[in-house]
Amino acid sequence: MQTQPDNKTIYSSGEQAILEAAETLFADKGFDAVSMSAIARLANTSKPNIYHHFKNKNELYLAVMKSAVQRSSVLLDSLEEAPGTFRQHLSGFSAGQLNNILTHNRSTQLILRETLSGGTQNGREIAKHVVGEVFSRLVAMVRQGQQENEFRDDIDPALAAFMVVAANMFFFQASPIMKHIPETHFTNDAGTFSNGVMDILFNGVLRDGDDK
Amino acid sequence: MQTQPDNKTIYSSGEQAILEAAETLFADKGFDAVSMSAIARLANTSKPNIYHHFKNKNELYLAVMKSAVQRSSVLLDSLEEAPGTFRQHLSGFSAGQLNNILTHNRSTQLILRETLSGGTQNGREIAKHVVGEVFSRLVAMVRQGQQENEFRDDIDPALAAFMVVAANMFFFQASPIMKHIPETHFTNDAGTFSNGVMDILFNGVLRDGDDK
DNA sequence: ATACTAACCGACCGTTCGGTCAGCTCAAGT
DNA sequence: ACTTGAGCTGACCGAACGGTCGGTTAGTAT
Repeated sequence: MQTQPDNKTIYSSGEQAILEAAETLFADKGFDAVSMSAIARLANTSKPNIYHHFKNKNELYLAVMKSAVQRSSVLLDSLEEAPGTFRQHLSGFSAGQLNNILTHNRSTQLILRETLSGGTQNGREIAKHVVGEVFSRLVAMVRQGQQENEFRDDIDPALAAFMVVAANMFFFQASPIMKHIPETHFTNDAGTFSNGVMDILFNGVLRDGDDK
Repeated sequence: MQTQPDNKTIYSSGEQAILEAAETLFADKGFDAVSMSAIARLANTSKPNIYHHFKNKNELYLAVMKSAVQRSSVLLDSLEEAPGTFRQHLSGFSAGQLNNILTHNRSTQLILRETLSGGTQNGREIAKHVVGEVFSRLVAMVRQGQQENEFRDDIDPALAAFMVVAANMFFFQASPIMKHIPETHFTNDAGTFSNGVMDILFNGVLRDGDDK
C-alpha cells in the first residue's frame, strides 16, 4: 500500500480484491458480523495475507470506508456550474445525488450503517464528512436561490437542504421494505421519485388560493 | 413468559430486566456485536438464566423487537380523530410521530437498524410492519385531504406521506452527526423542526407568483 | 549466483462466542 | 411434611473469533 503525493491512496491488485470483498461483506452484514476468514475466502486469499496488507480488522474497515468515500464524492462536481434557474440547479443536484447513492449502494449502506452504530468514533467522522459535504452544497444553493428572489426568504435554507437529503437517503434505505407496501408506485423509478419530491418541495401540497 | 388471550405478552420482573438490558445493547451496538454474557452482566443475572427464559439469542432479539414495537405503536391512536383541517391533522400526526420516535429512541434505533441489515428475515418483517402502519395512516390522511379539495389532487399521496416519514426518520437518525454541522439550528428543537418541515411541505419553497 | 523483499500460506495461539448441564433455592400446593 | 416447579447459577463444551508464527514462493536488483 502506497500513498501518492496527491493524497489518493493506491492499492495493488491483491489489496483491491481484499478491499472489495470486505466492502461487500461489511456493507450488508456490518462490522461485527463479518469474520476475517470470510473476507479471505471471498477475496480468494488467506487470512494471514490480509494481515500482511492491513494492520488489523479495524484498519481494514477504515480503509474500506476511505476508498468508498473516494469513489462516492466524484460525481457531484460536474453539476455545480451550469446555466438555468436555481430550481433547475437544485433538481439536478438532487437527482444526481440520488443516482450517485444508488450506483454506489454498497458504499452508501456502509455510511448509513455508520450513522447508527455506537461504534468507532473514526467511522462516524467519515460519515459526517460525507453527508456534510453534499449538505452544505445544497444549503449554499438554496441560499443563492433566496438572494435571487427565486425562493421564499422566510424558510431555513438548512431545513430545505435537509429535506432533500432526507428524501434521497430514506428512499435508498427504506426501498427494500417499501417495495412490499402496495401504495407506493414510485420505488422502482428513481427519476419519477425525484421529480415528485422536487415538485412537492417547490410548490407544496396545498391547493393554490389557500391561506399561507 | 405467558401469553394472555388479548395477544399482549407479559413478562416477569426478571425477564423484564433481561429484555431492557438486551434492548439497550442491541440498539446501540447491533445484534452481532452484543454477547449474551454482556446482556447477563447488564441485567444483573447469569447467562444460563437468560436461556432459562429465552430459547436462544435470536428469539431474545425477536422478543426485544416485539416489545419495542408494542410500546411504540400506542401513542398514535389518540391523534386519529379530532376536529380541524387536514393540514392540522397532518401536522399533528407528524409531530406526534416524531415525538414518539424521540421518546422511544432505543426502539427506533432497533427498527432503523433492521432496515439496513441483510440479516434475519423475521426482523425485517417487523420493521416493515411498523413503518408500514404509520405510513398507510398518513397516506389515508393525504387522500382525504385531496377529496376535500384541501390538497392538490395531482400529487401522489404516497409520496407526500413518504416525505413526512423520511423527514422524521432522518431527523432522528442523522441528528447525532448533524449536531456538528454548523448550519443546522433546528437539530435541538423537534418542535420548530416539525413546523418548518410542514411549512415547506404545505407551501413549498418557491416564492408566490412563480409558474407552477 | 546471491541477497533481499513483497506477497502469500498452513498451522496454531489465547480468548470469547452461543449454548448446555447438573444442581441449588425457595415459595406455593397438597 | 413433602413434592413440585420456576428462577437461578458455576462449571463446562465445541466452535469460531482476531491475530501470530515460521516458512515458502516469485520477482528484482546487484
